[in-house]
Amino acid sequence: MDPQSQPARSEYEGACASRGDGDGRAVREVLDRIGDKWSLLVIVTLVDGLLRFTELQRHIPGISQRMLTLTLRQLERDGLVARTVHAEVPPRVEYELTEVGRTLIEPSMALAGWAIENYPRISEARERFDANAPARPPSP
Amino acid sequence: MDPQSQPARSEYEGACASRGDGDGRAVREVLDRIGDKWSLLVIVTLVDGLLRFTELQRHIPGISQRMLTLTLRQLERDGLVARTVHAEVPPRVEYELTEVGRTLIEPSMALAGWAIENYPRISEARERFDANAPARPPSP
DNA sequence: CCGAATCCACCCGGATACTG
DNA sequence: CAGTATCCGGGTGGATTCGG
Repeated sequence: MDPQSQPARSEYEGACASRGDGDGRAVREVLDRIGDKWSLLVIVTLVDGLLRFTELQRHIPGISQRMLTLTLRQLERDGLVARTVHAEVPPRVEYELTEVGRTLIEPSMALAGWAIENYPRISEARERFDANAPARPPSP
Repeated sequence: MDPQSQPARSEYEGACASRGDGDGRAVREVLDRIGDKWSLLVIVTLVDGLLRFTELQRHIPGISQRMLTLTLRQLERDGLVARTVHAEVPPRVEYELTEVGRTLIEPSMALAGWAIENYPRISEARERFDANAPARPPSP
């Protein structure tokens, strides 16, 4: 019976399938944010207090002004980072994590911790994999 | 003393800066993997057991065969997913999480949980933000 | 059933230069 | 100091087709 009824396993269960509704979308959208090249780095850099634009840039080695600006805008838009403009000259703009932004730190750190802890194994696995299937035989 | 010594705040502290060495790279590479469009979804879908290719595809709504194949290859390469080919006809290939792969579940779930829990707030923040700065003045 | 190959659109992100 | 504007290459991922 129940010919094609989805078994016990729903779309993605556990944390993902509260009601099987638009949860995948939520995960996707959050991942699109913190999964991009700089967002997580910015968040982590803001962990212990506010910083101005240039300070932020100095603390994140490879980032360009453009990318820092864009990243900050997105984070601000999502309500994770607060932007404060001081009406002075020269201008001074400070960024800090919001309440919500701070709650993201814990899971992010957990993931970062996992990454650092398991990177050796992953790297090793890659080498093994590439050693067995390097056969990109364009050669005649 | 310590004229321009970086204060308490290192590059990215806490989990990220074990020794300030190549840890950022580890985080970046892992993020490049699970931060892509499908990897995390695949991992989470494999949480409670092995699945064959087609089942996997059915459980992840929008994914194409191409993307599923590529994602699985990467995960296999990184040693997070194991691939078992049964020499039968028609062919049967099963995928499951490895030991290491399973350790990724916890932090991933934490992040996914955060996403689902905070998505309403984020979504709301976006609307507010877009309401105040929709002024994309393309004025000629 | 599983997957590789090809073609192609899109957008992310880097470099650079210019404003207030 | 804190951005914005423009150009442009490369990677990501979708649609489709072919092969074992």
